[in-house]
Amino acid sequence: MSAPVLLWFRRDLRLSDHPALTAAVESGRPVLPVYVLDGEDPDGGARPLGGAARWWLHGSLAALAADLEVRGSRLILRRGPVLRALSDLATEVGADAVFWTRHAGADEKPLADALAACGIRARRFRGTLLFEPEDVRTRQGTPFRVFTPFWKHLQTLEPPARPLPAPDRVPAPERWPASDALEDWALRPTRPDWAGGLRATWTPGEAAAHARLVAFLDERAAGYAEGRDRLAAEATSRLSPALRFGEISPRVIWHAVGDRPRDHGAESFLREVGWREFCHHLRHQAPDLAESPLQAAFARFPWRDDPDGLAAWQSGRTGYPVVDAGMRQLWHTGWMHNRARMIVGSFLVKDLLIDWRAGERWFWDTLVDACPANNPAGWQWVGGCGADAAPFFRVFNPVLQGEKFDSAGDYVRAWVPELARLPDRWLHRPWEAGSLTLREAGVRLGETYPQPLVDHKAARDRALAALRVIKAAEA
DNA sequence: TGAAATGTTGGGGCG
DNA sequence: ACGCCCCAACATTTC
Repeated sequence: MSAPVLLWFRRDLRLSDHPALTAAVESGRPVLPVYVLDGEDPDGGARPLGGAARWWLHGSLAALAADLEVRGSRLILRRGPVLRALSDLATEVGADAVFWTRHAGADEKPLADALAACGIRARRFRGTLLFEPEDVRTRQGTPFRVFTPFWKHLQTLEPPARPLPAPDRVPAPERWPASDALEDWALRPTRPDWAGGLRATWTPGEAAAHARLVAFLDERAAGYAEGRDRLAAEATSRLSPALRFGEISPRVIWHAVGDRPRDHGAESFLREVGWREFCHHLRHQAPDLAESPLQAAFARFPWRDDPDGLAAWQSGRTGYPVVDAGMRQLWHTGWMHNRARMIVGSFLVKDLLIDWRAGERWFWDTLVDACPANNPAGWQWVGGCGADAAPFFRVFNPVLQGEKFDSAGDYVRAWVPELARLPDRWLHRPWEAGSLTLREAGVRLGETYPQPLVDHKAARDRALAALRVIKAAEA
């Protein structure tokens, strides 16, 4: 029997539209699928997964293993470091090649070279993006720094190829090597088990991801352009964690949209997939996106050190209802509506004047879709220091944002139940309600619900003053 | 993928 | 009938 090949799964936890897997199967050799648990995954930038992402990973790996078993294969689980895990496994089974899907971000060449030094050939395949970063350049040959021209340019390129089907069978080796037990990795919380809200909200895995895409396109895509900003509307696709873990490929989404009649809602949805693409291309250019502001002047921004303010924000007790609703949705479900992400981000960075990196780290730990490209790029956008960023002086007013995007109050009432009985008129500004109104709603400010942590107008002025500090230093 | 401050316009109330 | 003021509605500028 010919030497087997290793198929190293990373953030591509699927069988359909998986070029590396398809190539491994078509090589005619036995295939050993392996996942390596490793904080040093070059893909993760030496950054251990956050708690919510670990929970998701458990479900996704379990689903992938089951899908492989249906095809006569298995998923081998090993602990890192990656180089040692892969070279050990290759030695055990006599493999001389490892196939994987490349990912924008860290340089994978050192790993490929180190494997080659052990006599193992690395073959890398596309699969995480619609377009590879080196194929998307301005006329000057530089990467795009502004989204709209980037997105327009993508439309002029050769469209992504049709997705590949999942292989019917994945050829197994004669003998299977040892594997860790998924349970032993303890990816899911036990004491305390905080994952109840996640279980109630999500089903990880490729099949569920495809089902969510179909449901979205059939039921909600047409209303997406109008509904996507409404906080309580459930108008979005909720595909972000599936894209994060590669349970679904962006090519599948691209063609699923393209195969339908032209539809304004679906087009604007595809644009969001374009933002993902943009963020990954940015991280390809700037691997330390989570640490270094793309606009260098912001390295000197006078952020405040405010542990109490940060804790109030994290726990959803800022006294601004729409901010607290978003933060509690995040804590409870591992996900937050995109509009709410902008609102809470603006509040942390501009109202509290806390470094965007503190927010990025909190999201990294609590979001099931926490992605090393999207998360820091989004925070740099919010912080005004990124590419194509919201200018720092664009300060969201949390009251107006609440009244505009949660006008009926359903979002706040769902996540901040202690305010549920307030009339719409006061729901987003309870501190302006009269004492009788508050009493009738069972609200005691400062007791059942916090007083606002800051006065928004004063906080806004403070943020603009801080911005002038770095602008003055720039000049 | 803002908001606030400031400027402009035009209708209506009123002396 | 006229000028004046108020202010809502909208536009522009600024942060």
